[in-house]
Amino acid sequence: MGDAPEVAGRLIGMTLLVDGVGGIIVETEAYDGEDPASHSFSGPTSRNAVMFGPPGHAYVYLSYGIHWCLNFVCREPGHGAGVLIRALEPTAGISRMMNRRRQQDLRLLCSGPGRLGQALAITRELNGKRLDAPPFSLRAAAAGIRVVCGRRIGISKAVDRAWRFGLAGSRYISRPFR
DNA sequence: CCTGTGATCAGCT
DNA sequence: GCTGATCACAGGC
Repeated sequence: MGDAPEVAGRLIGMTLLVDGVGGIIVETEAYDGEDPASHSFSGPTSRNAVMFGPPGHAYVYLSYGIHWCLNFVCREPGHGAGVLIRALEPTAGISRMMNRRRQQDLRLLCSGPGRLGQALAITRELNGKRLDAPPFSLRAAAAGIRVVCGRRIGISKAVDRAWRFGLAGSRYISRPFR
């Protein structure tokens, strides 16, 4: 595992499943402890504690009081770091995801961190769990994929950092790259 | 295409 | 009290 931006780029194209439901990761964002936009910026709290623990675990938080969002914890000694999983191209368990979201449009099923959380039934119970064991499963990306990057979405600090990563040409990202 | 707003809650000042 | 790593829906151009 490397730092958060490196991991965020390397996750693009990998397949993420939770209880057999999910798809290809097409959009991520990196956050680290020296980054004012990160939950970990001001040090450990009860919410962000797992960001300061070992890498390869899930950090789950509630966004805007409504949406459960999934992050991968990264190694960043002394700081907390993670990668927000922002969008998937649905490939597995599509009917379950459509039922959970009441959404028939494949492009909108997992296109955004809140939508993805709902489609994969992410909840607080997954916070702190290992990502290399059930219910999670991860598979390698296909060879030859192209990764693009740009500014992160929905933040007001450190807006110039190009720490949002996407699968080039994907129609399942939450917003286009410029 | 765009802008505005309600929902709903944990963390922080 | 206010803000926020969001979303869905309504309305106007």
